[in-house]
Amino acid sequence: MTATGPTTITLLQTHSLTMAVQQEVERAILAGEYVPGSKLNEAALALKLGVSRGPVREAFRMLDEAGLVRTEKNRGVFVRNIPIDEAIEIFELRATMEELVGRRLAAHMTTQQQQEIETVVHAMEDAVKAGDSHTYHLLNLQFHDRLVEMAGNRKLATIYRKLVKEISLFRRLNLAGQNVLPKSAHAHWAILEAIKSGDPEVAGHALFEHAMHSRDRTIENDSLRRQAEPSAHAS
Amino acid sequence: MTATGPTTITLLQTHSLTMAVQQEVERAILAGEYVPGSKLNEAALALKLGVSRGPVREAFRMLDEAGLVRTEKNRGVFVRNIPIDEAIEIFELRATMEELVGRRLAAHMTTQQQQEIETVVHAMEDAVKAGDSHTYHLLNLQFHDRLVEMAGNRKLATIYRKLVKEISLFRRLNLAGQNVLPKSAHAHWAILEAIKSGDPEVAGHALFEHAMHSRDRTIENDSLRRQAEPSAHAS
DNA sequence: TTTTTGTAAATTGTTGACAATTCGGACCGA
DNA sequence: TCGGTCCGAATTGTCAACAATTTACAAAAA
Repeated sequence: MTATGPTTITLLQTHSLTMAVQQEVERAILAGEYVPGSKLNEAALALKLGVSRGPVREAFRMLDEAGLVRTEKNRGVFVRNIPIDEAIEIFELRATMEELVGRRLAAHMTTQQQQEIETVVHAMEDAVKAGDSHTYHLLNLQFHDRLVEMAGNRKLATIYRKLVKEISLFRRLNLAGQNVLPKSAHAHWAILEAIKSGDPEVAGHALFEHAMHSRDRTIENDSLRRQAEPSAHAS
Repeated sequence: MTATGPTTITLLQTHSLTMAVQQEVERAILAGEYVPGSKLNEAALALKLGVSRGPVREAFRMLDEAGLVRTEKNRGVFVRNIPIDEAIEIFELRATMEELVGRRLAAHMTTQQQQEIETVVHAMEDAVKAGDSHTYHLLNLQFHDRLVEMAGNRKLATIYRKLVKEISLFRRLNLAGQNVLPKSAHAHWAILEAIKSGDPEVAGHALFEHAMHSRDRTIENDSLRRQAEPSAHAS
């Protein structure tokens, strides 16, 4: 028996089967392994993960409350498919939360934190030059997630992350929009500058408008895609 | 068999035992029947509600995800006790959301909706005159809930309500703060006027400041109470 | 007295079985 | 061919039993 240290102990203390299933299914959903709208079979999942149906059902209840799946009584649970209306609502809500982030960071952000963000933006520029849209996408997520974290309001960070997860279920987002690279990371430099200005309203406005811009891009993408392929879209 | 209409059918179609347990436990928690920090016994609850432990456990997972209870592996679930730090965070987040409400209502609120809100504020004035703090409290909740609903962003409304539920778990709020009646409903008339002005920033600012004011009152209440009774407070 | 250790009871974690409902397709009649 | 209805299979809802862990408490050691 090798000395794996407190890692193993902590793991066993905190991770029940339910938690493990919840994390795994959430990961799979966010990774796109289950397409929005598709059905999640209790018994099949339990078999695949090597557990009984109990923990799977408990995990389903958590994912339902988190908005990642939808439960229909006696019919099962389905990966949620966010309609465009709700996606827009989430974008606007997120924009307001980012505004709060900007206000707080303008007042409290340290130079060390600024440097960390600069590193991320530099990496984003590199990704743009290399034409690596996947890396750019991840860095973009990281940029905003770090800012939200630095805002120092844990509840804000928690809900922000839930919104990001939910919005990733908006079908048309993953299909095409993600692959269009911006020409530069200019917008993110501008956000950082706005924060550095120290003016809460300036910084808040910068982040708000940035988020609303991505809302507009999403709406645009959706209407374009809707013209090309007029098909179904449920909740 | 009397014709209870579609009510009964819908009830059976949507209400699994899990849902029923979840609603009942949530109601009991918010009604203060379970004190924050107290333990919820699976078997005892199952017996009391006349179901087996399965649905109770599933309901627990939902309440945990909603932030109303906290689960410790192999130890059980406990009614969450929001610490003052988190309460402040929630207040500030809620303030930002109310700001969004104000902005949207300034642009879209109908005169019919305005009249409905006026009715509520009039009732608040009556409650003040009658010295009925309980009714005033309920009307105050209704005032804000209706505004949030009218803002026309369902996701915003959903999360706002979750925050309100969570914040009601902040112990010291229910104990004393709730019973001090304001001298008038003036602040709420001012909010309505700000919305009527049609200026999104004016309306947003009014609602933001109103929410931040209740944050300040909470902090004040807490520090006063903390002087009188220096005891424990866990998460 | 204080601390530690060991054992039984209580509680939670997990599982498999049974009941209730829905789904899919064969069969039938128009 | 179309529509309905009947049955069996598949799936979900619920329950009770068992396993693992924690808790409570008594006895022993310091």
